[in-house]
Amino acid sequence: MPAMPSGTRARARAETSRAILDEAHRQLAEQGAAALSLRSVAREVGMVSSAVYRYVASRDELLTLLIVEAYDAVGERAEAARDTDAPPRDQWRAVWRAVRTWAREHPAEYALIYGSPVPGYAAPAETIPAAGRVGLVLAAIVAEHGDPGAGAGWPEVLRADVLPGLSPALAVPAVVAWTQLYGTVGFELFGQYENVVVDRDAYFDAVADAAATAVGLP
Amino acid sequence: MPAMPSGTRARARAETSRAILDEAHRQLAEQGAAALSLRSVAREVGMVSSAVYRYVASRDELLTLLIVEAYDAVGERAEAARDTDAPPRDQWRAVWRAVRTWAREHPAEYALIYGSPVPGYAAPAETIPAAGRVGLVLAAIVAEHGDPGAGAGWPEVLRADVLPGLSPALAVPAVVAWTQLYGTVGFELFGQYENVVVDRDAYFDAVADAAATAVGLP
DNA sequence: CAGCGAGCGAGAGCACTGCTCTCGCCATCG
DNA sequence: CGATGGCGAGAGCAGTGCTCTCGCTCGCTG
Repeated sequence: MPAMPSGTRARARAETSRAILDEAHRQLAEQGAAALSLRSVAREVGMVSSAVYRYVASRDELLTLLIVEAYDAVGERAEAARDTDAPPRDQWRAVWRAVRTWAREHPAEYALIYGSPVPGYAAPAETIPAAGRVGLVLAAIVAEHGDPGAGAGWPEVLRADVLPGLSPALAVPAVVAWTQLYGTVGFELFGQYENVVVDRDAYFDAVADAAATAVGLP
Repeated sequence: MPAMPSGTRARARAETSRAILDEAHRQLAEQGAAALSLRSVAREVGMVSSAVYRYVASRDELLTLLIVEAYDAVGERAEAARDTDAPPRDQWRAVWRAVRTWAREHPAEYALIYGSPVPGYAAPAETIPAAGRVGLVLAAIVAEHGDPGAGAGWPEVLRADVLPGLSPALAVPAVVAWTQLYGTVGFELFGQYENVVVDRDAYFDAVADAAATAVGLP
């Protein structure tokens, strides 16, 4: 094989890491977080279980990595869905729909990040930035096009610096809308709307629209 | 011991069942659903693990029993919190607060019923009636005091017979409010509001109030 | 260029899990 | 009174997370 001054080792390591993550991803998608087993990941990747521990400190750390990837995936989708040239309400609806679509495509990942904390909970610090991406997209739309008058009547209960560029009046309804997005998607995904909501698409769009009104989108 | 024509056996069985359920409850509350182990329940109750299977078919069935109990517990709280003589908005707020309070007191139970489905999901049929109780309390308040005019603008996307006595126009915003209640409680409980919402009490009350307005409560 | 250390994979092992099956005891019903 | 069926105990299987030790070998350093 051609000379490889250094890097050989590092590259092999990166490849193995990737293979482990990919296989973990596959198992998560297929059987859910509870069924994800480090041993079976190892088996599938073609090594013995103890070797995996060279790459991942514990099963929990593996889950943390998957959580970050999931947050990034849905955040990326949300960012991509926003067409800044479109009318504000269309932007808003597109982002909402993107999150819902992603969630329906990746129910296990969605459950992992927005369902109950898996083992003993306590989301590690490294997940925080990734977790905020969708919220920031929504906040940006509100900041640019929201009518601050719509924020009247809400108390000021937020940390001042969370949503930069957003008028304090609109920050609270924005957080409410953000909550509503995930609450609605979660209820649909986890079966709470079974035998209740028939036309889920129309229902979802209606909720999105009401939220848009609440944050003062024209 | 005094004669016990029959019943002895049945009573012993009921007591053992109760002991198992109580211990399972305890473990759920202390360490969460993931850490609940049939073997350790057995150990604590003072029998061998295989004997527990005389009472409970599987770990999943145990979890199902706990789910039903949790639904009933929160439903009961919600029902008790409603004072039908109070002004509608006070009734509404009291029910919302009752759910939130229960959730904060029993985070593991809340996660069990409203978080991601634990193993391979699929909530068993026997949980359905218990699951509806809180929703029915909210629906009753809306049915009695909601202004149907507030329901204008929502599409009709629900099953017709889900919320008996509720005008179709108000049914959709009622479902939205129900979703919002659990979304808000869940976000608070699972740490999504960390570093975002400072005054959680005021925030929650404000959301409840906005929801009351949305369903046309005076 | 030779050699040493660090990274790595394999294997064995511990403590634990869910679940099954078999065995004996004993209360209950006929 | 005697048969039956419910029940608890024990052993056992397959699987899990995680640890520790052992050699190999790659690749940096003297």
